[in-house]
Amino acid sequence: MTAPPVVFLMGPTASGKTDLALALHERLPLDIVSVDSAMVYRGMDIGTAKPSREVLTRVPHRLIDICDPAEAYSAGRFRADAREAIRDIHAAGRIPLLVGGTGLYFRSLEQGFSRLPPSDPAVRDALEEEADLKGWKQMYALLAQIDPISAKKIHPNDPQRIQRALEVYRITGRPLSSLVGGGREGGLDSPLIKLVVAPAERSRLHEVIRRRFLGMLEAELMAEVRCLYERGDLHAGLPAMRLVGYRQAWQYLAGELDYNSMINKAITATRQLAKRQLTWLRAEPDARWFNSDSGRLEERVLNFLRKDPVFS
RNA sequence: GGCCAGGUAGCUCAGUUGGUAGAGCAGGGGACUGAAAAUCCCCGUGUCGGCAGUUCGAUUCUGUCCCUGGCCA
Repeated sequence: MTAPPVVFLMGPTASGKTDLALALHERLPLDIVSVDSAMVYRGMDIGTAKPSREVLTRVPHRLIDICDPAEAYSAGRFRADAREAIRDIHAAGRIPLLVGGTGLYFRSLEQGFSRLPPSDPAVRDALEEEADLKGWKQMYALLAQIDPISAKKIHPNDPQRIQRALEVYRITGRPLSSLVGGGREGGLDSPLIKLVVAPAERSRLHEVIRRRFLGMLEAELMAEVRCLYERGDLHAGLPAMRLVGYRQAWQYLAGELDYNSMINKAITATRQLAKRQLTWLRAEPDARWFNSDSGRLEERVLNFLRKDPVFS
C-alpha cells in the first residue's frame, strides 16, 4: 500500500489557478490547500487576489488567513502546516489539491529541508545592526571566513542570504554548508500529480496583470492598505508589507510615490513576480503544462486527471 | 514669422576635444534550503531626426530641412 496521492496545481500569478481549483473541487474528491506566501496574511484580501469571503465559506481553503501581517510567516511553517493539512485530508478519504505560485513552498514540501534552525528574530536584528555599522561587504567577508563554501555560493550583493548563513552559524555554531551537506529530509512520499497552468503568450499575461491590478484599485485596495497603514504596529520592512502591490501602496501612503507611479510600479512588480514564478515552473520536472489562455481549460485538466487511476 | 533649447536603445537621459556610443528604468534569461509576492546574478547594434558639405573618416564640425518644447511677435 503506497501513500495516498497529492495533486499540485502550480502557475504564475493571474493565470487562473484559483478558479480552476474550485472547478476541480466540484467534480473530483479534491480538497484545496493554498500554497501562497501572501494569502496566509489576514486582512490582506484584495491585493493578494484571495477567493471571496463567500467562496471561502462555501469551499474551505487551508492555509489562508492564518497569520497576522505583523508576523513573518515562513517556508518552515508552511511545510509543517501543509503536511498537517495533507494528513487531515487523506484521513478524510480525500485527495489534497495544493494550489499556488510559491515555488519555494512547493519545493520545501516535496523535498523537505536540511536540518537547519528556523529563523530567530533576535539574531536577525543583531546581524542587521551589525551590517548597518560595518556594511554588508564586511559581513560577507566574515561569512567567507567561517564558511567559505557558502560564501562561494552566495553573491556578495545578496544581503538576505548572507544574513541567513550567518544566522545559522550563530545559532548552531556550525557553518550552513556543513548542515546542508547532509541532504534534505522530510519530503513528501505520496505519488504526485503536478499540473502547471500558464499563458502561452507573455504579453497576454502582462495584459491580464494590468487589468487585474486596476480592478483591485476599483475594489478599494487602497482602503484595505490604509487600514493596515493606520494600525500603527506595522512597518514597511515587514514581509507582509513588502508584497507586490502592498509595498507600492504603502509607499504612496507614506508620500514616497505619486498615485500614477504607484500604479505603474505595482503592475511592473507583478509582471516581474510572474516572470520569476515561471522560472521556477520551467525547472519543475514531471509537470503537465496547460495553456491557460486557450479555451476549455477546466475540461482539458479534468480529462487529464480522470485518466489517472487515482480518480477512476 | 523671429529667437532659444532639444531631437542618441521601448522610456528618461549621459557621452564622444571627429575614429560609428553608455547608464538607469522597462524587457528577456537564470539562481533559489525557515523573509520567497522576498533577495540576488547575467544580457544593451541603436539609419546617435533627414539630406548635403568639410574630412582619410561625421553621431560629433558647417549648412539646410523636418519635428518637439519654451520665449517674443
